[in-house]
Amino acid sequence: MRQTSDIREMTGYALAKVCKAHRSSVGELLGRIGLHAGQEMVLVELWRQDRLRVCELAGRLGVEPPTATRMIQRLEGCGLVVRQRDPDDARSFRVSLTEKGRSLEESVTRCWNEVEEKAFAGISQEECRGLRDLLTRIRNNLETGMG
Amino acid sequence: MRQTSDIREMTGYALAKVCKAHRSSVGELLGRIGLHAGQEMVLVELWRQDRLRVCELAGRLGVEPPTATRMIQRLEGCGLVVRQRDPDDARSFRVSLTEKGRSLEESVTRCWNEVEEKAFAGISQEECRGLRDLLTRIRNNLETGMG
DNA sequence: CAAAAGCATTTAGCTGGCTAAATATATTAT
DNA sequence: ATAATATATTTAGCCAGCTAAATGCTTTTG
Repeated sequence: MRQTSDIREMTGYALAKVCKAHRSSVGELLGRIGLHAGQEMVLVELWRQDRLRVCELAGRLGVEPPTATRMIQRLEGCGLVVRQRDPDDARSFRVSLTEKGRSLEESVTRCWNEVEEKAFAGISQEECRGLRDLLTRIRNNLETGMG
Repeated sequence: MRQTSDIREMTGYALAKVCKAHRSSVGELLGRIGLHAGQEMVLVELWRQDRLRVCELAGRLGVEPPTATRMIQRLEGCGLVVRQRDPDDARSFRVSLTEKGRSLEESVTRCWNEVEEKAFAGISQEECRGLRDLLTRIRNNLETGMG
């Protein structure tokens, strides 16, 4: 059994605390280039593949459509992305990077790398790989059978 | 070097995704007992030690004081906690659990245990312990030298 | 071909997070 | 004692998340 009466002893609790620290660290660095924590994820997806629909973006980000809509509106307000009607489906919009949005890739990656360096200092490549594998398994466990 | 040009390959990225899934899973179960994700953390701290000041609570939760203030206001609105002036310091409030707040411990713990079971299915006690150790080291890395 | 069902997006309103700034009390230094 | 500084809390306003519900277009069905 994995039952515990103290939430603070659970592995999920440790996970949540680490994640908060990570997001906070990334957020601080992103703030210097005018982004809020979470916004860079939209850019990450668009750097990989441009002209995504709002719902595709929401799916890849793992957020609900209304969340994606508002993030896109704000990123559009900052001039990082543009929305264009989909010629094949009048319901959809295609979200594309602007030159300004594309140009942020390097600095955002630098922010993430900096946090990565700090977070995993003193942790071997071996341990990191094992960790990533474990995290993948956990994520699969959590995401199967819902959403 | 740990440098990568693709954020999606970073361990921190895997961490963030797992954490989102975890919070989402916990949040779904908490919703059934009338709580939002994150609110249970306030209760966790108060179950451990009651009559904490707002700033102590913020410190233990790892959030800023204004965030703690509003969470407490809402929990007070739900009748789960009460604020009482600190007799020794007129600036401070002491936050205490109500009977209703105290009574939630069992069901909140059940929610977390349920997610724990699901998240770590097929993962040994050994692996879990190693994971917790690693997460502790990462958290220490991230939290030293800031906030 | 018209009605029904489904899908993409948005709006409204709630919550947890943040920073900056205001308020009030304590403490410390002069 | 008074002034300056520090601390505790709150307010206002921003952002990322969510759900429920509205809108408008597509597709399917009868």
